[in-house]
Amino acid sequence: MEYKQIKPKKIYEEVAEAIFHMIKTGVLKPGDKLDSVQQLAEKFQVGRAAIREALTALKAMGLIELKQGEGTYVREFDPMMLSFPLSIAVLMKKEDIVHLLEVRKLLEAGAAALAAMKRTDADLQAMEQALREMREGIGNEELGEKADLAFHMAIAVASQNPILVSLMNNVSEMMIETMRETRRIWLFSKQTTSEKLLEEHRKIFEAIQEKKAEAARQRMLEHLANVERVLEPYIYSS
Amino acid sequence: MEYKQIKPKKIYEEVAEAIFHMIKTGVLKPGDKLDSVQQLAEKFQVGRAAIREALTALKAMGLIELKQGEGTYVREFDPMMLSFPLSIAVLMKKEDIVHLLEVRKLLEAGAAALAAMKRTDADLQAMEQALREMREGIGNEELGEKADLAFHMAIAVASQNPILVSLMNNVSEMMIETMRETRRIWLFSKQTTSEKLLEEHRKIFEAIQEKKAEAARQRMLEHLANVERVLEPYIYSS
DNA sequence: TGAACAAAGTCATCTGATGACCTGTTGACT
DNA sequence: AGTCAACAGGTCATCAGATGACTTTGTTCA
Repeated sequence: MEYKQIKPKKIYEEVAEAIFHMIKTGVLKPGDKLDSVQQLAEKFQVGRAAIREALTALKAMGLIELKQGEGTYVREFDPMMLSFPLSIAVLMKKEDIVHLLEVRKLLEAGAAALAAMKRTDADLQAMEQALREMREGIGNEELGEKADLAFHMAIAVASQNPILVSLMNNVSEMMIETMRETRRIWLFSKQTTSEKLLEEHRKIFEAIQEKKAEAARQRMLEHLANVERVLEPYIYSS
Repeated sequence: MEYKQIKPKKIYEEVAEAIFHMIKTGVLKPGDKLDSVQQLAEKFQVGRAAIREALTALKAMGLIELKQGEGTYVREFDPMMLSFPLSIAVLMKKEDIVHLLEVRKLLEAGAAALAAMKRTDADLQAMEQALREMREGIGNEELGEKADLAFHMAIAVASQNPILVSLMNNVSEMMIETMRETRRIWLFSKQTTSEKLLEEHRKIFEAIQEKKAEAARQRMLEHLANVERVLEPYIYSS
């Protein structure tokens, strides 16, 4: 027998919802200062602790900002800020990496295609810079890795889509986090083939430069397939 | 001479971090019960309020669960749960919709391709069911809309990638939320062309059924391009 | 004028008290 | 034996008062 679950809402949840609703409906705009905890407690007719917990939750959601000695402010909304609770990355299991890689392929391939259509000259320069650093960083794990990431992010930026940028940021972060242990293996394997990877990057760059969307997409996919091949032994091992 | 310890971090943040770290390193596993607020306060040598705020924050991040009268538990990690703070959807501006649509195209196209490769028979049945409902729902806004969404989600599920599913869920939610006002226009426009849309869906379905990944991708892209065309006047209006 | 100081406002934190709620146990009633 | 009301213990939820820390701003004094 199924009975409808009744769950009395906690006060701080109601308060949080109320404030959230005010932000949502524009009663409170980004930058606005909220009433003091004291005042809010009086207005809502609840204790200050309840208010604080509500504010803490909203802060954890990134909606407001608490400044000691100053007050509470509604945060400016930045679509770039779009992010998963980074928390989860850590809790990811090996099986999830495979899925994460798939998603990454989708995003990066799409980003490359979009970049080919929309890239500005400044974007190209950023990519070239990353390529240069990569070339110089051959043999240097740390440097090479950074340049690699910079190149991929430059492509994301060139797509002119902030949401895509933030998504890729998150996916990258999660992968780095989840594969922290693999890092050594990965870097080592990569080093042995860094010339090849550099060449792949260069080809992607050229496609974007020449505004060949489909080519950029394909080359990115090939590149990621190669990267995956390097990681494969590890991912499917345990 | 004693100098005051500068602590840029609030106590409850430190506590939250400490507990987070314990979860991350596996000291606390999903399902585990934490010590009572009382005990934690003693162990960390801080007030109970600080503990509560830390727990509230962690709860907002979806990491733990507070059960009144029972205790605090580490939540089971579900990659499906992967989600943005849905909050942001509401704060999205018109310009962001364009970016959101782009991302949606990437995800759905990728999902369609993956689905073509990995779909099970059960997945196909779910899609067929959605198509049936769509056919029956022609002329009925509410029904048609639901079936439409069901079809797209069935494809996502068929990709066998939970992360992708959750991403698409989020993107869909955001779009629905952001375009709530447009809903009427959208539904109306759609109704006039619902036969055509149904046909597009059917073609996507066939490609997936026949395991033709690239075809599925292309048809999905075309489909979304058409949808976009319907929305275009509104999106770029204001 | 300008630098040190004082005051007010606000968040951060602690503490003790009280209420609400869940679980398990006990014991009486059927 | 089975049922269930009542109770006890543990725990979260919430309140209220007090204190500390920090920021801003106004005020005093050299």
